[in-house]
Amino acid sequence: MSLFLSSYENRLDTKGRISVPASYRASLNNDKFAGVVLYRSFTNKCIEGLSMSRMEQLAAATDKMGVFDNTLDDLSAMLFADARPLQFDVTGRIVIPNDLLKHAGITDTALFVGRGNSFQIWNPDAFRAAQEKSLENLRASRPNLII
Amino acid sequence: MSLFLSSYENRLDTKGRISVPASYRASLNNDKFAGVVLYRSFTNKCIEGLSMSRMEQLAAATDKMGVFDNTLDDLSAMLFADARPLQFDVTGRIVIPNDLLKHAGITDTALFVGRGNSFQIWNPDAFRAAQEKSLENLRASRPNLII
DNA sequence: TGCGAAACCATAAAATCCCATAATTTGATT
DNA sequence: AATCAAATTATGGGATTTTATGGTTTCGCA
Repeated sequence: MSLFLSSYENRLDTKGRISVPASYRASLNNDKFAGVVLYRSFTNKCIEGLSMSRMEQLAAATDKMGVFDNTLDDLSAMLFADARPLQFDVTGRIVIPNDLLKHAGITDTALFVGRGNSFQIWNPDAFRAAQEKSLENLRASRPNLII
Repeated sequence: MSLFLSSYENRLDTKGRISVPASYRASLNNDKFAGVVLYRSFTNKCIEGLSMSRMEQLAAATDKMGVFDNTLDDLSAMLFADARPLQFDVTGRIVIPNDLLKHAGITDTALFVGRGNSFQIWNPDAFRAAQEKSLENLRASRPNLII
C-alpha cells in the first residue's frame, strides 16, 4: 500500500462533488472497491479517510479479537457504524455526505491532508488554525525542539 | 463490497415491508440466497443480521469446535434455532417477523447499523441511547483513546 | 370464497453516468 | 533552459438510472 503524502486544496461543485487528489487515488484503487471510506474524526473538526482494504483489515482483526476484548469491540462497532464508503465516479470524484461536511465546517473548498496510512479532509482555514495551535503546544512543552 | 458499513434509517410501510439498504444488499446477494438472516440479539434490544454465506461459515466453524466447547455449542445451537432467513422482494425489501420487531422495540422506523461482517437493526432512539452509553464506557476505560 | 402472502406496477428524490471543457502537469525536442 | 505538444487532472452540467416508498392485483390454499 502506498502512502498518502502532501496536501491538496480542491473545490466542491454545485452538486457537492469533489475530486480526490490523483496521487491519493493510486493508494485507494484496489480491485474490490474503487473509492474511499470516510468518517467523522473523534478528536478534530475534520473528516478521516481510509482505503477499503484498511477497513477490511480492521474487520478481520475485530473478528478475532471481539470475543475477548469488549472495549475494542465497542470501538470498532462505532467505527463501522460511522464509516461511509464512497465510490469514485469516472473522473475520480466523490460526494461527501452533508453531516460530515458540517462536522468539518466545509462549504466550498476542502483541504486533503496526507497522514501516511490515512488522510484527513479539512476546512482549509480551520486546518491552518489547528496547525498553528499544535505548533504553539509543541513550543510550550518542548522549547528546545522547535526554533 | 463485502463489509456492512454506515447507518441507514428506513421506514416500514403499512404491510411491514422495509427496504434493506442498497449498499448492504450488495454484500447479501450471493447466488445461493438473495436475502438476509436475522435473529434476536442476545445482548442488546436489537436484531442481528448476517448474510447466508456468513451463516454457513459459522456452521462450519462450530462444526469443528462444538465437540470440545459446550458453551459455544449451546450458543450456536440457539443461534441456528432462532435464525430467520428472509428473502428480498424485487425491490430489495423484507418483512421482519413480529417477535423480532417487538424485541427491538421497532414500530415505524428502523435503523440499519453496519458492524463490519454483520449488521444490526435498531429502534433509532434506542440505538442513540445505547451508543451514548458505550461511549461513556469507552471514556471510562480508556480515557486517552477517545477525546 | 376469503385471507394473507407474494408478485406486480408506479413515482419522486437522490445518486450515478456520460460527455464537454478548462487547467495543469509531463515529456520530448530543440 | 525554453518551448511546445500530449497526457492527465480538475471542474461543470444535462441525461439516465437507482433507490426508497407507496399502492394494486394476483396467487396459494385453507
